[in-house]
Amino acid sequence: VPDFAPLPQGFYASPTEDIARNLLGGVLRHETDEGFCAGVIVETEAYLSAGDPGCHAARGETARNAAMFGPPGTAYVYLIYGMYHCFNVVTAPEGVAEAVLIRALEPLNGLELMAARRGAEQARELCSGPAKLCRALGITREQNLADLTRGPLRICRSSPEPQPIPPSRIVTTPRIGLGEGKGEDLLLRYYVADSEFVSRR
DNA sequence: GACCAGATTGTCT
DNA sequence: GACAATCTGGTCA
Repeated sequence: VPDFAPLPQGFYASPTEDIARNLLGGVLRHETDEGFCAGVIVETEAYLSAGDPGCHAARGETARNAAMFGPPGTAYVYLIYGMYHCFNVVTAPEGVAEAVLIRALEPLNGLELMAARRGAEQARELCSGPAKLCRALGITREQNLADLTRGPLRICRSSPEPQPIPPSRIVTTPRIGLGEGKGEDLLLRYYVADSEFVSRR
């Protein structure tokens, strides 16, 4: 079980779109009393505070989106469609509501536990979607506001000397699942070009 | 593989 | 009361 350094506070000081790209290749890991699971981040989406009607904070702060206004490097987890969760990394300085949605992981550790939680067999199916990966890693609203630089839910480098994913291997597309007028044309989705584990192409 | 209906509930207007 | 940054299982090909 690898245990490389958590991404430090400073990692989250960049512009949100850069963070969304730089998170590709990082490792999201979660330790619970059920066990340990981890996966390599292969797909992300940026949600911005300006000119982005698709952002949950586009109409100001509410009880649900309060985490987005908090400090960068923390978790924003919300319930969607009454039965699924989505996990975001809060970015931008405190008071500025931006975040990166983690949309897919390449399973790395705890595949058996993921499979049990998901009721799926194929590694490719375990974490290939924002709600799938939350189910697989046991992420719920209990993890809302969690500090991702320490603690049981955190984001780490994938190796002691991490190689960033080169721009040539990153595909940029519009975001998934946004209705009309919600910024559906903005190119704020990023995924690793040759990964088998993304939610869709 | 593409397309579609249905699930299910917290949140905001 | 409408809707939501989704997923699953069905049909038809």
